[in-house]
Amino acid sequence: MSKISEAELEVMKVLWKKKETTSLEIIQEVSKKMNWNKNTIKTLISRLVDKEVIQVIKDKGNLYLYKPIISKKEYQKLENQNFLDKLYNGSVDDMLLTFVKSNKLTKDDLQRLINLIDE
Amino acid sequence: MSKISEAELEVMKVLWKKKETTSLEIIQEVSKKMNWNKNTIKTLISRLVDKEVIQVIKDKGNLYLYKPIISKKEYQKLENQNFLDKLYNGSVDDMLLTFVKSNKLTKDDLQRLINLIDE
DNA sequence: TAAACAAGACTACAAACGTAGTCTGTGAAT
DNA sequence: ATTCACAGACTACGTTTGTAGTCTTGTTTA
Repeated sequence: MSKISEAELEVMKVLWKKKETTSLEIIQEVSKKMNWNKNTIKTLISRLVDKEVIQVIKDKGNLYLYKPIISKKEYQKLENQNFLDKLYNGSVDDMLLTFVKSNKLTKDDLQRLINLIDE
Repeated sequence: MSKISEAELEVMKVLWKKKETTSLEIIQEVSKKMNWNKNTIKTLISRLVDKEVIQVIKDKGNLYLYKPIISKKEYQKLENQNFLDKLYNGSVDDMLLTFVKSNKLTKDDLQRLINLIDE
């Protein structure tokens, strides 16, 4: 799968939330966070279509619906692995240690997660 | 700090390991993993200098020593945060859950980490 | 039916990036 | 002293990205 750029990711976030929607709604949603021109967002949508990470469904006239081809979970999984490989040589342990050392992760967090797994 | 690109990161990894070294050694080390032209690696070094993430120390004649300005730990810390914000809205918990669900992280890993923290 | 509006298509352009070639100057070898 | 090899500087060029303007065409409305 081609890489999703940082700006394009903002569009994907909307798509993942809405499942399937119009460009208008994408523009409205993205605009809540980003101060981008409409055309900028339209360009991002087109590029995502070209990259085949979203799909276009004909609606009526020149209206289309857009829908993610890759799910958020899948994407996160891919990116988790990339991140791990890129900075920690693939070692989850090393990564977690860094989180702990920078106080982004505490014993309580870990304990809570363990309990969650037990269920 | 300016962003370190993926290719540039390969140079940084050598720098972080060697602490301070010559372009020759950087080229040799990077070449163990990447099949890049010498000039490509030299370009990456220059760009890192421009970005002020590595420092140049005059050695003799036209020889220089290169040395990281940002440490690996610092960089990892920054990237951890970016990663979290980018994909998990800043929530470590969400991220860990995804790791667990894709079997990249087990209860044992977590338990081991807790023990480690206790020491 | 003509005008206005909006969606999607197409075009644009600078900065960053991946990748590498050429020029210049200096220390080493003959 | 001349030549050689290599380090660093400078140049190059296609692609991706961020960012947005213009064109075309179908839809709505007066």
